[in-house]
Amino acid sequence: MKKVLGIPFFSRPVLQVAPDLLGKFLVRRSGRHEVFSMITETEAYDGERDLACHARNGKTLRNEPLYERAGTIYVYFTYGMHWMLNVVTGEKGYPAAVLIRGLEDVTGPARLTKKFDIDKRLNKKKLGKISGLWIEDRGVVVKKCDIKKTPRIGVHYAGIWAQKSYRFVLSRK
DNA sequence: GCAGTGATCATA
DNA sequence: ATGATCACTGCC
Repeated sequence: MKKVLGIPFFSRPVLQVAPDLLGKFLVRRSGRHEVFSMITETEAYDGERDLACHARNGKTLRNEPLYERAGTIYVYFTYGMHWMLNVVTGEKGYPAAVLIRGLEDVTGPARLTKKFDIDKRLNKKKLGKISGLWIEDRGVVVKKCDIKKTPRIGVHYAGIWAQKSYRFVLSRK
């Protein structure tokens, strides 16, 4: 059973969507090539008050996709060489998103965008067959006890927000 | 452990 | 206009 996740899935609060994405499949189709892999690591970024979120200083040219509707793709470039993939969640106008940090066979957020050919072309597009990037439920059951919660990676600057357990990892079994 | 790499944004 | 910063990676 394969079900493409739609707007209702992503319209929920980011702290629900982020753990729920574990065990789902990221699918990329460009041309006649298709790659997919199970999501194993995510992080939540939750609004302007979240000092680790790109929206911490309000809307800017870069973070504008965060304010779009749920299911919008937010891809940004960092460290002069890496692309990061995020999926916007929650109410339109509320800047929150899930960072896809790892897949079953690709650990590392910049490695997975490289392998899946994800870059600025996908920024601001919507998840789905039209953009060529979407997420499927393939029936993998993830038990709550298989999800490990930890602080987010690389957000030391975020004060108290750096401590929060907004990172979700699927423990291998 | 740390260099590489360049867009972005706050500050001025 | 400028400089610090950066949701990272790969090689030392």
